[in-house]
Amino acid sequence: MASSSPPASSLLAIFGPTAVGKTALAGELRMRLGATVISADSAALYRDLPILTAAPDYPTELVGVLALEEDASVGWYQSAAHAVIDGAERPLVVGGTGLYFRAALTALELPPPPEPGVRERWEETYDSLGADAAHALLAERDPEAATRVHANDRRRVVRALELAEAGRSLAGDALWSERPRVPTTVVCFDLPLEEIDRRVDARTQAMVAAGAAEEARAAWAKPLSDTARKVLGLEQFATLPEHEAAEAVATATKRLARYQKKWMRKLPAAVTLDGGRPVGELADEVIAVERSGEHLPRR
RNA sequence: GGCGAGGUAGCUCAGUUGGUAGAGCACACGGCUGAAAACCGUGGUGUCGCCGGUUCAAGUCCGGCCCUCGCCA
Repeated sequence: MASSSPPASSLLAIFGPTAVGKTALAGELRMRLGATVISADSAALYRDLPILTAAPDYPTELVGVLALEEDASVGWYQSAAHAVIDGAERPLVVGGTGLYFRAALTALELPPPPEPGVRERWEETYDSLGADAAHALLAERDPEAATRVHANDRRRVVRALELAEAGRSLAGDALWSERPRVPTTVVCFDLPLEEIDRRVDARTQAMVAAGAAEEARAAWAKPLSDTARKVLGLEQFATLPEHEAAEAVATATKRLARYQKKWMRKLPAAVTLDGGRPVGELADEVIAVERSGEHLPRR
């Protein structure tokens, strides 16, 4: 198979669970490569939560860009991320949110968002009919979608009903594309679960010391969008005694790390690096892997 | 030492008049098409503190012991 030399990679992307050191590695690569760091993190989108979202201390795109009363969504994130990537000399996507990471790298074709008020109306319908009747209604309007959504999954039944009403389908023309938009080097970054758990405990304590509770209470008092309200730690630190909140947040963060590891297994990573190594070495290796281009699809 | 409450899943606990245990969280696995740090599905992971007794059958009743917490000394 005579393939010509691999194309120069034009996008570098790093994924890994929370607390493995992605932010530090990205910072190092940013310095060395003059890269534009683009966050793929659904929570870091919000400003006014730097402690809870562990925002980096260097310039990063798509961090702190939404006010707390604004809703976040993958669709919105995707177009914003693509715009930044396409405008950057040396884009570096770094993330922890699996779906957002994929959205940044590939061209997902997502059905449109609901018109104002439509979602609320279908939510009321779902609640008054009950799960099974709502699902039956969906089966009438969009049988294909109904087979793919469990009756108890209120969120998706409602979404499917919204789309059916708009003449679209949850099951229909939208496509996941596995192909990256541009040649991309994906690097995963990982640590054993026990080590992550230890780091999460330490990081949670550091968050407390840094004033997580004050940050959370201040934010909690403001109008919050549904997505902002779900930022891990916000409700806990705003409503529970500090030690209880810290415990709940540590537990939830460990669960998040497991979820992220699950995503990581599905990604087409060129290498998986051990987060326990010195940042300088890791950066060397990332650069070498990208340069080799061997992992990139030949054409 | 006396009195009281309690020892059941990794944690917090439920368990009717005796019929070889179950809920939330955690955990494992899976799903996901503009809420993904979200949402949904499946799975019990157990010397019911220990020893003995009654009984066809004991987490449950009886006796003894051990441990924890509280109150009183």
